[in-house]
Amino acid sequence: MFSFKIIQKDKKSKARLGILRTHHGIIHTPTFTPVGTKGALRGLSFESAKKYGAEIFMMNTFHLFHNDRYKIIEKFGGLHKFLNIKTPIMTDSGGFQVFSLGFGAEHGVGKVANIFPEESYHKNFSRSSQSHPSSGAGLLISHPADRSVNLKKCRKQFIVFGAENYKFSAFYSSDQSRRGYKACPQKVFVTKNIYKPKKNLLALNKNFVKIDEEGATFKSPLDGRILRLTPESSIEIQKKLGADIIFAFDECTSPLSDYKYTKKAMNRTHRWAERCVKIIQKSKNEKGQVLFGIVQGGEYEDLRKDSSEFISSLPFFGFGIGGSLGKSKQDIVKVLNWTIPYLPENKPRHLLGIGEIDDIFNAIETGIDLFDCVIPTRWARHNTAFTSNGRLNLKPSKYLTDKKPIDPKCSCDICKNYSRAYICHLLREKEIYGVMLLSEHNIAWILNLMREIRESIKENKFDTLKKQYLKYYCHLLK
RNA sequence: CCAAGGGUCGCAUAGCGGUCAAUUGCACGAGGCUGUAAACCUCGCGGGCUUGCCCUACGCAGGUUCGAAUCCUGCCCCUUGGA
Repeated sequence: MFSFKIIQKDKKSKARLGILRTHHGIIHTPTFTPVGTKGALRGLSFESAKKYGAEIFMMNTFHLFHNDRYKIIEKFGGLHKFLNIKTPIMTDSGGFQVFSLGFGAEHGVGKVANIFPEESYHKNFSRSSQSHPSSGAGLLISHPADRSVNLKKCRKQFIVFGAENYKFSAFYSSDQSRRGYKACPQKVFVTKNIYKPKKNLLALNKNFVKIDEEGATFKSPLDGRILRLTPESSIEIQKKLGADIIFAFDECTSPLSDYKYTKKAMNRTHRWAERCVKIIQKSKNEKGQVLFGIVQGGEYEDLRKDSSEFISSLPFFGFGIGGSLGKSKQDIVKVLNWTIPYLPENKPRHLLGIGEIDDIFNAIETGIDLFDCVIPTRWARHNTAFTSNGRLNLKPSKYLTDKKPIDPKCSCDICKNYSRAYICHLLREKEIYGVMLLSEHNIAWILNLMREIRESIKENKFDTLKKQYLKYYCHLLK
């Protein structure tokens, strides 16, 4: 019953039309998979997304695992029953969180979580006032150790990095024309300024991921619990969640990882892939789930080739393309062209986490069938809409008088019924409804784009459609 | 009229002799966001340029001091009690 069939190929590119059959329905590819990490799309219902053409949704193992929620979901009979949707679902394995929660863990961040190298320390701590001691002292910053202390209590003291043993006191030049401070051992200086560490650096400090051959250990960002995921446990959890398509547990490497580390991580991901296959073959598959393997290899041509060939050699139903896709947009196509030629033609290819408009066009052209991305819903929560003329931030007050719909060319219910002015008003007043309207529009907009893309491939006009869109999007390209 | 407490950069707060053009939150403005630690994050937010210095600023007016948002005096307002 589960099958993938290519029904048409674009004559000018590697773009293709396909039909992916699952136990919960048919998916027409290329398609976009809205992401509902914790079992909700955030801001709109699954029903609403379906109305605009969503045929599959993505959820996340890590987020349904960290609080043991998968156990509840299992008791309900799986995600479809728990969420009461009949649409196909895919679950990510948690591999991405190895990266996103523990950036560069293996070569430092995990271990360094409690230590700030001097350089990054200087870079990342700031204060709001500009004035600095005019002489005798270096950069003024609070000490990391102060972070555990009530800032209000310790606000009257500061430490000069690199001169911790000095206290500071006021000095005046003899003609009174200058005021300043100088380092003055053993005198206590009192000031009212606070040197405040940036928020996200504080957050980073609290978390880590450690990766070993067996799997990955997380310190949960939400409650500090220590969590462990392995290929086996990820698959077990995904079996309990019961999605139609599940992903192998991988390690997503960072764009900053070097060749050596990327290769090491890739080979480990390959061994993990074998274990994922093994456990799925060994256990019962009552729900008829299929497994996608994930290609890694970062932005290195030979690694991408190796990874594609290795992952292709295992009995996966389809393939996810993951990991770093390079340091710029241009690299994405390059990496895909190093990857896709080594994947079997007749199996579905899912480009993990990609969803900007130009990237979607470029990826489809290289032969990608499925996408997922948080951008439509996240941008909506961040006041930004997709339009045929590029992205549009609707928060600025100038839109309070704009009677036009979000995108005059869009045919979604939001654009049919509401003005930019109303949505701007809602966003500025922090009414949740504003975010809901934007979320629905963005999802509708991108799903409509995917439909246009499928139609264009059918009519052999994909390149025309691409040019047409990118013409208006060109100012978005970085 | 008496007593007590207050008036700080849009609003609200902190500061109570010198790192004070002044803390923090809100508001405002600009950027960012690609398998969701994300309704979030970063930056800016008196004026001027030569971007580290100048000018104007803590109710108003004086005073003390090398130096006042901070201490003193008077005035004007506000709050709460009392007559």
